[in-house]
Amino acid sequence: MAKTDPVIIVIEDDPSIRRFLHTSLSTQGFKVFEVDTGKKGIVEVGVRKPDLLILDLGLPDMDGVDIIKTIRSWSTVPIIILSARSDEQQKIHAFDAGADDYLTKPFGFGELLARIRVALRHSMRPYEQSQTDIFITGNLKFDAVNRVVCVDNQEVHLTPIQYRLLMVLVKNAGKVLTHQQILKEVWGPSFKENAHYLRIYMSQLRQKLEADPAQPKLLLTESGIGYRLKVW
Amino acid sequence: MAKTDPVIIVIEDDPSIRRFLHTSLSTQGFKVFEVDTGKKGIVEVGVRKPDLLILDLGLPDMDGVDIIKTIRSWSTVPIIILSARSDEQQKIHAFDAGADDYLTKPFGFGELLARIRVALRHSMRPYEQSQTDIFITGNLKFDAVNRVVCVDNQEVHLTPIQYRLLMVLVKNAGKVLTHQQILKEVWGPSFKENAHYLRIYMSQLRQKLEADPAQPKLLLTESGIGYRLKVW
DNA sequence: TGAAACTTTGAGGAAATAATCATGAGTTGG
DNA sequence: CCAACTCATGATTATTTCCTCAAAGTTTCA
Repeated sequence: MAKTDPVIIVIEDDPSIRRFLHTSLSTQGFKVFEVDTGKKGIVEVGVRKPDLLILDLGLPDMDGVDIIKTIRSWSTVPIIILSARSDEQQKIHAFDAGADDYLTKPFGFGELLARIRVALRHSMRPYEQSQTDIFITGNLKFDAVNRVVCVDNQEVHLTPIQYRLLMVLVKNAGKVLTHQQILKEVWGPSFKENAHYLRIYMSQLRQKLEADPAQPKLLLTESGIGYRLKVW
Repeated sequence: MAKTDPVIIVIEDDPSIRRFLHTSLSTQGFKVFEVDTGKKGIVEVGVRKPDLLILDLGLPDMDGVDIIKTIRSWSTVPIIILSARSDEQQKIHAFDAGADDYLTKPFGFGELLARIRVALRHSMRPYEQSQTDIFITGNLKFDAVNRVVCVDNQEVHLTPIQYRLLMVLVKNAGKVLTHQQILKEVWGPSFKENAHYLRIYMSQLRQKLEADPAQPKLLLTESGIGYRLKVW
């Protein structure tokens, strides 16, 4: 299976809910990581680079709204709030701090799943201008919904980092991206200097995607600047 | 103030709720249009090109989910659902048809506003990124967003210094720039004396951009002064 | 726990770009 | 006409940036 499961981090102090979410979401094809405090959660988001975050507002160690603000200061990952409290002021504060959705306990699991799908749909908007979640250029097909990449309609397996790297390029197809921009998106803000990683993974992507990796037609080098995904 | 109010269309058959939304949203700085049937609503969306759509699922003339699907077939406008029914299956169907949010009546107006802000935030993001900043003169196209330069619509590759040099000229298109001004901008303040470099790189640019590099039509020499990019 | 998959590190050589050197062509004024 | 000047450009060297391979470290999962 070349498909990479979307990564979800659950920040929730109640063990039973945490366990429930973990098992339920796992069976639905998500890769789930769970933590029980806000501090750990913030670190985990920085490390795992999740596709989505589920956050309980009522954590013991930190104020929920502060957690949102902290994460929002460096990440645009979709955040879905779970809360025992349904009071309107708290909802509004959470939304304005950067939350994308808000569910009050108890909630239906089906509804949560549907809202997760909506959030994931949103986070891949940039290249959705052409109405589909599938990006095609030349003989490359990038299917963001199923997380499948094809060359000549043949599935190609990509590792997580390879996939993220290609996604960043696809999101900005046609634009020249600097090394720093790419490193920040794929590895995180603290990796801005390691242009080396980028070269290696670009090389790997070329091996997998280009007909002739030595003569890239798709993943173009902009010497002294960065890289660019060519659009046709 | 040049900023135009976001346009919201409300599709709702209950006159009292419609009136309430109209007046409340108007005072919050939105331009509101209202209709009472699905068919009218679909037409209205096509005509008004709103920034957001508020849709009651329980309309008399059409199924709410079908309305969503119809609109989604040609538009990505954010859709917030209002519904008297809170049953989970309906929510899921609405989300998967393309709805972005779902509120059950009765709802708090503050929460609706917050969710509207979230939805607008989402739809804004792509727009902010793709500000086109393209300069065209004669057969030269300078695309600062994608960092691409074209002559006769054909891509021309420029090295970093060549690109910076052209950018300085484009920024001051039509004006005469002294050697020193250009050197300071491209190489930095300590290179003011090396007018030499400038000649070499101007020559390179002409080779790449001019039809006849010996008879420049674009990159003009102002003898004894500096250079000038001709605008048409 | 051991094997497989993946990521990070390191190093050599290739390629692209920049800086320097060198030459000739046009222009101006005496 | 010939200096003295500015300008254009080709050739050469130096430097930076880039690609790839291979090995070591890490994580993941059965």
